[in-house]
Amino acid sequence: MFKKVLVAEDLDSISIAVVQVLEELKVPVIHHVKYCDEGLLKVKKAMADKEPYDLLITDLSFKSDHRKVDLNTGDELIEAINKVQPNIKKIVFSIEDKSYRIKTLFNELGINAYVSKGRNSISELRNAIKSTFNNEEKILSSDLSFNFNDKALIEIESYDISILKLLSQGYILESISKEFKDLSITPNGTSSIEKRINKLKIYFKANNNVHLIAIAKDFGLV
Amino acid sequence: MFKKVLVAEDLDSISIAVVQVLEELKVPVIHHVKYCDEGLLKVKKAMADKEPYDLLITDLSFKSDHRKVDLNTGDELIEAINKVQPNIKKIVFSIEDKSYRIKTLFNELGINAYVSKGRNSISELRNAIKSTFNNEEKILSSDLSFNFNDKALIEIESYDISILKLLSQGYILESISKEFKDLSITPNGTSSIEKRINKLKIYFKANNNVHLIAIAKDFGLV
DNA sequence: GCAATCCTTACGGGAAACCGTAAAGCATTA
DNA sequence: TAATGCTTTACGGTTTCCCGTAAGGATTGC
Repeated sequence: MFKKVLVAEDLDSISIAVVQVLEELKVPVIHHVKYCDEGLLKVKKAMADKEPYDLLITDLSFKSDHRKVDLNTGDELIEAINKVQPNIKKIVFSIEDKSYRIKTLFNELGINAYVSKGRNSISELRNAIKSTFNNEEKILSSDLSFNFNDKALIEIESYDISILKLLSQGYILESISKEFKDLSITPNGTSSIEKRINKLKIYFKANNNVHLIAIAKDFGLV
Repeated sequence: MFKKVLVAEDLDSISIAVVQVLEELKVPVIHHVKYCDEGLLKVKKAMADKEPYDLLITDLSFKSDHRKVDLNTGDELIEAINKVQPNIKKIVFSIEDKSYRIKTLFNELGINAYVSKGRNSISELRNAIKSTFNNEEKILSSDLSFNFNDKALIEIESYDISILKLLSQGYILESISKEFKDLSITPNGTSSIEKRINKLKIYFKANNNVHLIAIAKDFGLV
């Protein structure tokens, strides 16, 4: 079993259960941080001390409070850790259940397992830890089981996200076009942007822009 | 201390910690449900058996799964329980931190305490349980402490929420007007609804409807 | 009972979204 | 170089939104 595990989870009510699972599994060294920044520090320190962690279990969303932080989300934490210790095993434990988000985690951040917080997630987590230790790949908790090869959601790329972000900030088409020109993002004609929005509306079955943004918010895309 | 407590929480990772707190506090009977419907059933049964619960601790949001349910949220559960056992003490334990939402819980559903899930929420929860037992009123976990008398968000009433809901579902002005007429909600002229949306846009500093809905989503109003 | 006031609704003009079509730009291929 | 196909952009008409003004109707106060 893993020898040294780092848990990044802000909610104390949840971290208690996660730590319990690790204790059950006889993990000798279990560290727990409530802020992403702390997590990165601990990983760096452990590397420097030649006693690196062999597993990270992290949440995705962290509450913001008075404290000023560099890393706001689990995604950012993983990205930062990948730069200093890319070989660390990574399990994400989050309430998020949107396939778009989760696929990105596997494909772009190289996580080993994703466990969705739910009614039986503790045993799912336990299994995921074991499977990860046995070098299984792309482990997904059973309530999710969507098709990894489904192209549909993958096709929504950062370009679309940029449009949705600006729309949600009250930009009109022309302003988005201008912003894209300033940032050298192409295509940037109002017409092209309009067309792209149209595709998104068809894809998400949205009646109009207002509806589209409401859906995007629900999906956690913006 | 309380003699019989019901916990409604779908995430197993969290309910473990909540039950632990109750055990620490020497509560002799602790029941736990993962669905709101079950919660209501248990309360009714306990009433019929003349052994009613004296405290309910509930989450607000519950994941939906294959199971068909009548009550989808903690709000709905509390509302239903209030009809059969209005005197039961009620603590809400949720991640929600929007003042509008929380005020509504105190003012319209008569909850006794609100504890926001966070980095030290377990001790907050422990304190809230004690305070509730001592008949203190309107207990709020310390990280929230907003002003209860702040009129600002209170002024947004259910009429506004209805408009925002329909907007977020892709309704155009005329459809909203029609819907309101069907439901006998007044005012229902397109012009009045338009004016009301305008007020909301001014209040939330939104540039247009798209922006407004994005903000409303962020505030948890819809 | 009447005026003042507020709330609701109607109307109209201009802006932006919505939606289809056509032209221009650009790469690939022969 | 020319033909072809794809992407991007331009354009125009219709709908909806946006915003100001004003008419109609109910309520309040005197």
